[in-house]
Amino acid sequence: MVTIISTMETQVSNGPSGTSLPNGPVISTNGSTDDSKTNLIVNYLPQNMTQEEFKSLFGSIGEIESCKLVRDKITGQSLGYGFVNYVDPNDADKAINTLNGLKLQTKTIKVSYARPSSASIRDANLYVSGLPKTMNQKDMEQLFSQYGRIITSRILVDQVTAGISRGVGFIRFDKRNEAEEAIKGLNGQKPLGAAEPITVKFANNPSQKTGQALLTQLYQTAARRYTGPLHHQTQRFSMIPSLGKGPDPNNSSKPILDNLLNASYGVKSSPTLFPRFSPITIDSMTSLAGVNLTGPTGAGWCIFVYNLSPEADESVLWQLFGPFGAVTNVKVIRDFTTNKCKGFGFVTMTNYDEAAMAIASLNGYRLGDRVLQVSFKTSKQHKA
DNA sequence: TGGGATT
Repeated sequence: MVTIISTMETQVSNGPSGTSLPNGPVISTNGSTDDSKTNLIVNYLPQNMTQEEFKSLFGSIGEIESCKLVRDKITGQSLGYGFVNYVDPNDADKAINTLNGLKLQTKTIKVSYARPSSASIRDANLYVSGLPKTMNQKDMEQLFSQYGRIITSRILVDQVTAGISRGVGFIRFDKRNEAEEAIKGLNGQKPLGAAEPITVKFANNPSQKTGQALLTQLYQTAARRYTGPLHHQTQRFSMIPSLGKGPDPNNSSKPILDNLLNASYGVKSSPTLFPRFSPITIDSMTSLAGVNLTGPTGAGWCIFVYNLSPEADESVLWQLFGPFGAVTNVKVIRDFTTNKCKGFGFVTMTNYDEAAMAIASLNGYRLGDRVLQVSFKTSKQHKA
């Protein structure tokens, strides 16, 4: 897995002090800058988690030497990951054992030792789409491993069908140049036995989202504010207590975890409470309430919507489907060059009953001079 | 009258 160079170095007992490690920090006389056993990287943090919440959560394990939630330089938006450097290596170990895999909102956080920082490991993360649904993580790693050392990989799966591949994934290489070579070698190529070529490109940061994606998030956040239990929303994160002896993911009496765990997508809604969205409403509401953005998810029931007009946008889908229940994501498929809607889109809803009701009500619905066709998404592959 | 996807 991850080779931590300075770990090997500390095993050399007679090394001179002040040695400069390859790709690593200079070890001082007392060895205090060798943080390979104390410094952790935390991935997949909820978008709206603050530095204070981050520190509070990890400070509950033990004394922190330093910690940093990484943010976009310009927008200040969290990039969804951070670093925690403990004073005691035992606490770092404990943090991995206790907090790795913790579910916060829609995310499952990952806690692991950080690699020594260096310029060459930056921007080495790839986003892969068009993967055959039969391809698993191991297959994908095998395909990419010819270009370099893989640090992490993942294939995204549908939550409802319990593990069916969504045909998209991520590959992080050790070095940026390895990732570049993989793009050159694999983008647009068909994996052995595959019918369609795959797309390989550098992955986005959360901060690199398009305006449209950000707008989608605003709608989502707004939808949740109207459809979720309001008492959670209004007091969220207002108090940051110490977690005391150690975090217990099941103990809901701990306010920070309580808030993070409960602000999930599976909220009930009342059609009569659902507003007519407009970007202006969303905007003012968001800034007044200090609402933070939360990312979309692949979880839920995917609905195919056909016969949208070329002018259709995401707000149309929110307005159509929002009244039926919890909508987690909407997508209008556009032509790459004209940016006009190609006549169809997708809506993801959390609850089956609400999705089924939306389909029953909206299939055949007349929108302007068009009659919509609405159904659960079917897989092309499984069609006769 | 049909398929995106960003941990």
